[in-house]
Amino acid sequence: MTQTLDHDQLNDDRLDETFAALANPTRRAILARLAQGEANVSELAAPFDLTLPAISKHIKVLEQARLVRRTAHAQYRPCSLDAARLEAVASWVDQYRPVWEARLDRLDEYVGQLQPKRQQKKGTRHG
Amino acid sequence: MTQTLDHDQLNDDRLDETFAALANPTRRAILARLAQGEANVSELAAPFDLTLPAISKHIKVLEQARLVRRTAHAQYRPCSLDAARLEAVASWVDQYRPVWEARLDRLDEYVGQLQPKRQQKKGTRHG
DNA sequence: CGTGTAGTTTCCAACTTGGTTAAATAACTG
DNA sequence: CAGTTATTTAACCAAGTTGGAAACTACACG
Repeated sequence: MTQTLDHDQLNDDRLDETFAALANPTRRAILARLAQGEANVSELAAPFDLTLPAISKHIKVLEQARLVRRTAHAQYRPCSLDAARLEAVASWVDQYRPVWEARLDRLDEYVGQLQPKRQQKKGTRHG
Repeated sequence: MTQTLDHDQLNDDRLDETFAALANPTRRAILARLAQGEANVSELAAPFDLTLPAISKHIKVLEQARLVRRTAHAQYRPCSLDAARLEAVASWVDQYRPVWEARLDRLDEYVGQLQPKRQQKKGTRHG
């Protein structure tokens, strides 16, 4: 019966930290920037109307949530994306895929009823 | 150049709220429960060592984040999952899929080097 | 050595969160 | 109507977050 949501398997005790880190537009923007490649703190700070300490703290949050990794070259602390945690988020949300696919199927059916000629995209079920 | 991360297109001004709502294990457990079907507040509260008002507030947070929908039958307020926001989360994180697939590809290559006989699972790329 | 550059830490105010208990509301039941 | 059940609101509290300013650390360059 729990076929659709095998919770134990995908349980991840760091999701609190991860989601909390993602619950901030500045931090998500930093991640988006880092998806294009490494950047140091001042570079990351540039687009924002925030002080450097503020950005530094945001990066610290991302680092503790393991969403970014850092190295050190001279006085620079280049940051890079650590994809593993994002993958964990994807896994978590993927548990719910059947739920929204069901929703889309119902929409499909509805559309199918409106225009009975249209072929209903059935059989794309999850498992 | 922004081919991998088309941010504007997937920009979603409710992600703050959504991620914040997800950044709590009680609330994620409530969602997991609701994935099995509708439940009212007391039913949702049962598994937890929390007072009813505490659960009520959690549900309110989920509702405001539009992760759950509610109706009203008599004095019951049955809740159900609203998949749309979860889909938004999936879309957001999917932007980053190329990043972690790149990571997995490097791992693939590495494994491929260790055991050259092993067939590399290539070509399962996203787009 | 002193100066500039890159970044962090500390301290503080304002606000939010997550929980409690107690009281209020709302709907059914006899 | 009075009582019971389901849930919310109110009042409160401790702890956490987000930001700024100021002070500090760390490195390089001359």
